[in-house]
Amino acid sequence: MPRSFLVKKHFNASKKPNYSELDTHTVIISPYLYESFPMPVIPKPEILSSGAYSPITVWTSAAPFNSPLPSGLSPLAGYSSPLGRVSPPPPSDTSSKDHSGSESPISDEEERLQSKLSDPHAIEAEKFQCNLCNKTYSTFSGLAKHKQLHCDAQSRKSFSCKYCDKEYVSLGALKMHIRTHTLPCVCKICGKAFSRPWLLQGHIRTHTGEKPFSCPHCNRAFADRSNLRAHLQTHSDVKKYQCKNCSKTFSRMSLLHKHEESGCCVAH
DNA sequence: CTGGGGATGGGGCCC
DNA sequence: AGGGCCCCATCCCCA
Repeated sequence: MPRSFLVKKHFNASKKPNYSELDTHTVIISPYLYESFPMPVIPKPEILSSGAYSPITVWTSAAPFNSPLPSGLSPLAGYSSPLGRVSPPPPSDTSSKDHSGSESPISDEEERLQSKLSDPHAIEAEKFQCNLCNKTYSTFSGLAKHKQLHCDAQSRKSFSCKYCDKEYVSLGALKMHIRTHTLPCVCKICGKAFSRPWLLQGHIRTHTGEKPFSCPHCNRAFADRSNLRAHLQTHSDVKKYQCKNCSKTFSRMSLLHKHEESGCCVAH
């Protein structure tokens, strides 16, 4: 399972925003970063060729993406992972699947009629209004049914990337993802492109040799905090990742995976 | 083969 | 809304 746990996979009502809204601009790290690291002239790399940065149309339809989600309609609400992080809705989510398009067997008018027939208070003036489409209903149950079957389901937007098949529950997440395709942050030294400025900053450290993260135990320095964290595990008697079968612990998840794949589970 | 370091990707959170 | 940072994860390489 990749880390893209916000990726929606099974919603069918994908909508795609106006790509012009998502246009990103190439980011060049300020030249002062290179002043202390003189480099010879670097030939223009392939990735910087005009072809590599030719405009690409990403979105396929002009859905009204500038309209925010209705208040109180958080696509992420209710999906919390064991780690306390937000997780995607389960693939088996049928709420959108059951409601693709206008195939509902019950029309709005029928809904209202049924509400009136089944509710003695329906005779009163219609006073329950949908805050999404402004339709009014005489009973709360009628409104609730309408929202469950129509408006709420229709508001559950998904944001699709045209570069790949990924879909996201928010435009912000999609914008972030788009950067992984456009790679707007380019290293002036070697021409390598990155999706985000801080990734580029980390890469530049590989050129400058800067290692701002030091191990308090052995004073070994690292350019990346994550690598320091992994290194700290090597100082720990009890490693973070433990084999369920033999209880052997490992400093890295990848090492545990290797261990499991090597046949521990078979041997024990 | 195993363990560890280096480099990088990517989503979330906070400001 | 966007940038910066955090955290997790993965791949590659080497001793």
